[in-house]
Amino acid sequence: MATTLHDVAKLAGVSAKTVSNVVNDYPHIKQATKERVLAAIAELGYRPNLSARGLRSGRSGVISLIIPDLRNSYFAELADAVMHAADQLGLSVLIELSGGDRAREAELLRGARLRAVDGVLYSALHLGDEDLAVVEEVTIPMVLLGERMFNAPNDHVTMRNTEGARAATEHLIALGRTRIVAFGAHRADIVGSASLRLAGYRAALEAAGMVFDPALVREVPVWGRFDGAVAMRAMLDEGVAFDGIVAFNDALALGAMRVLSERGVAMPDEVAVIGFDDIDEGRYSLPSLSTIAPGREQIARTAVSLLVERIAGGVDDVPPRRVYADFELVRRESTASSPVGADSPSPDVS
Amino acid sequence: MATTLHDVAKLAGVSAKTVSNVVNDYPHIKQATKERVLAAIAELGYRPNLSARGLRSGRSGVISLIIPDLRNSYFAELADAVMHAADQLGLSVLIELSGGDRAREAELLRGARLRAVDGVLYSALHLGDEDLAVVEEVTIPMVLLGERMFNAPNDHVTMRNTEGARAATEHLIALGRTRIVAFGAHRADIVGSASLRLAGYRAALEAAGMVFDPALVREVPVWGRFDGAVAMRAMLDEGVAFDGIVAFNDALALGAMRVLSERGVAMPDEVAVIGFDDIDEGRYSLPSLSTIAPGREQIARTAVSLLVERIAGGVDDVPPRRVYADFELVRRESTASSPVGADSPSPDVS
DNA sequence: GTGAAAGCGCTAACAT
DNA sequence: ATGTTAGCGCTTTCAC
Repeated sequence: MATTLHDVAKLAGVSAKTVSNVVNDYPHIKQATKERVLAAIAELGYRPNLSARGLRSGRSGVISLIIPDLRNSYFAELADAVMHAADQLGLSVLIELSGGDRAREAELLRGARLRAVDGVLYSALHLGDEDLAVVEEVTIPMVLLGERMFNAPNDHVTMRNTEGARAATEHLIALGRTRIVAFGAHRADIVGSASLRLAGYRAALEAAGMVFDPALVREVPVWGRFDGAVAMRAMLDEGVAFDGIVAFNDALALGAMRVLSERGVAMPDEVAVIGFDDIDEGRYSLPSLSTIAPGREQIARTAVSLLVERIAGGVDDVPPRRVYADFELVRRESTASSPVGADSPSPDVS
Repeated sequence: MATTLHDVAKLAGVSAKTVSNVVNDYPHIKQATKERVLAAIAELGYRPNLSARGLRSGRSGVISLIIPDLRNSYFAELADAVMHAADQLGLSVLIELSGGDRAREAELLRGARLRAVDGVLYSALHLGDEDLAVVEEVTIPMVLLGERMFNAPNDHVTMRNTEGARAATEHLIALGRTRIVAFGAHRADIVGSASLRLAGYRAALEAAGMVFDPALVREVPVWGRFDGAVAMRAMLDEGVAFDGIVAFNDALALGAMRVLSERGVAMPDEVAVIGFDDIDEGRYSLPSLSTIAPGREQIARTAVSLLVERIAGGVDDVPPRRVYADFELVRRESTASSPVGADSPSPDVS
């Protein structure tokens, strides 16, 4: 049997309540008492039973992070950032994977696990504003991440998708590119990252007085490397002419670049490429990949903070907050203005 | 206030125990009773309080997975596999990140969180057999992952490192390569993946009657892309001649390949490269990366199963088990025997 | 500044 | 096949 509060209390010659006070850093304790208790704790190797604490206090010190999967670098890096942010605030993170499955995205929101955690960070791929009923059933504090369900009654942290895509497109335009592909569109979507990014792309063209050519908008239903490779192969086979690509995420860009290299298309000379997400891999691809960095750390920190505020209470009448993290245009070789050769500088390695 | 077992019991006209039985799928319940209870549960939207259950039963249904970080694809993919395996068995996973920090690796083992979970899957980078004391203090079931602490009194799941490295090296030898680099050695280590893989490399050379040249053993203290790039740059600058690379993981290989491409070294013609881990990224690099796939799913499934067995008890007198997952040599372009050009086949995309 | 009593929601053990 | 009793280890409330 593990040692309990009472064992410590007995050894220290105080009541259980006092031990509890010490463990929880309750301010008004005599120094001598505190030391005696601390000594007893050390001697017995006491560690609190979190289930008991959770039962009594209604707090578990654990938050859930619901994301599609961890094989996708974007989410893995996001999860990493969230865990660090949570750790700073003394919280543990229970990750749950929806697998990008719509039914499971809803199911996880109803699951018993959500009774065991203090709050949820939720990033959906499929659930949308038509599923608000499911979202509203969630009784614990929840903060939404990403570009879905903007009408939900929850705090929401996301990036400036449209502005980011616009900056990416303008970057290519500034390079003198005139036939720029919007790579990764989801035609059916009217919300979500894909449509926001497409809007940014169009805004950039328009501001530059360039014509919008639908043939340059490429659908790619799933944003993975493989999907990007397949879509690029199809595009080349169709013979569409282009000199720039705004890929809606880095994985798509990397998949496309793989095919371009295979076919002997020079980057950035013949085709300049820019992605979205700033995943680590883009620093080491050849050419290294220019991208829109979404402010991952800021998103993670903000989301956890908002959630903690909701958990702590006292903001119950504060309406849902929307936070837009700052993005940054990261210039690498895939959009460098001078050609890349054997003597080119190494990719940035900050 | 959330609804409790008693609310359900009252509504269904049964005792709390019966509701508990239903919730826990206890076999001997009259069909009619069960249905009444289920209806009441549905009506009230009852979901069990996991803290209370955990307190009473001593089980939380949560296991910890302690790994260095999630920015590293190997660990992200491992975590993903572990979570799926755990999910199959109805367990949730709480991930804790050691950050590759030695002190934190030890600290997490003592942390209070370990009182709240039923078991731990532990993958250390730094803790070794000299730290067995810390490991032995862990009072809950623990299964070790990876190549450290083989002398700990715990079940241990790992891959056949030496055999894998030997197979990788033999693959290059079969290609006719004679100056093969062992990339990623840790000279100080006498245990751990680095030394096991180096041993496999040497065994392959020896079996082929080739001389071991220490100049071809390259130290790379950290196994990241960046580190691989830096080490390869240094090696090329030194003018060491080589025609093959056995990289001790894929990230190192990818970093090295990036530099080789930069310098105009043709792969696999001038230098054939093979890695370790089979991370997704290797399928899309140029050239796509041959690798030793470590049997990630098998490792994850086995580790979770062993842990569950220990948690269930009844195997207390079973001595520590060692499980070696099967590896597989994955041939891709970086070790293809024919040159890669614009018409080369696409990488495998299974 | 510290203690005593109560009870969070659940299930183990036993009774029926 | 179902009910009763007790108590897991902690924190809350309130008393001192």
